[in-house]
Amino acid sequence: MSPRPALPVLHETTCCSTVAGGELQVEEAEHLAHVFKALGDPTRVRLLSLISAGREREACICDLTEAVGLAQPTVSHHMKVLVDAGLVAREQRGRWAFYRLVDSTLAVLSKALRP
Amino acid sequence: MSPRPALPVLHETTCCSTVAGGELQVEEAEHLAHVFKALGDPTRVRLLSLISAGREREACICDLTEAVGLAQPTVSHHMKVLVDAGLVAREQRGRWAFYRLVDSTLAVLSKALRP
DNA sequence: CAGACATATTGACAATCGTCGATGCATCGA
DNA sequence: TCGATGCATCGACGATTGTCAATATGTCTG
Repeated sequence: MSPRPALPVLHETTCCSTVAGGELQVEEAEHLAHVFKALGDPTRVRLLSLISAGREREACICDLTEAVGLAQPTVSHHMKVLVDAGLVAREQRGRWAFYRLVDSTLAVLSKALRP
Repeated sequence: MSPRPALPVLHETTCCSTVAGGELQVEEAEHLAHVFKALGDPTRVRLLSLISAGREREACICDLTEAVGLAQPTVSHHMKVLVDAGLVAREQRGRWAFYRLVDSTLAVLSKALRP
């Protein structure tokens, strides 16, 4: 449906934006807010932590569905939000869809919040 | 309305939680998501950056209202969301309400996102 | 005290969100 | 090839959100 880049990378114009380090351009703020919004749901935060706690730091939908106790379509929806935000990468292996964190995105956010 | 602590500090149970560093407890995830949700709006991200760019790293509602081009009640609403999340501290000086960033909250978030 | 000023609160509205059941689409094993 | 399995999409629902105009609250000035 919505075209997504093969590698979910932040735009160059927002590669160095920082929340606490001065005035942001409107586009930079919109991009940061889009990623933060994906983090603004407790289930999605848990999903990220479950992925990072999984074997090989990855997890499939079946593992995640059982862990968070929500319906499978709901978990799929949350994973799509995380992928669209560039926080997580999806890889199909046979019948399973495996997800892993995108460390570069986390690093950009972490830097943007540094006081 | 909602009782707020004088100093908006993160709970001790969530002081060291990290998104990418293993499984989070449900309460930790809820707290992190609450703060991230406050960051999940482009206007609020801009407000934070405007505060950090202001003189003495603070700003009043009047400055912010002019800068973001929204109605004054809307800006007041956004500032309340940021205060409730512990991202911003409010101080009344005369007729003006001054806001500044809460560096400790930003530091906790930054650390929680470190890959 | 009266008026001006800065901000907060209220009430309303459309838009978005989180959730689920039902269903569709691949992929694997027999 | 057929059934089972894992996941995505669709459609629907109540709940929440961002926004504003109107109004209330509090503070200074004359």
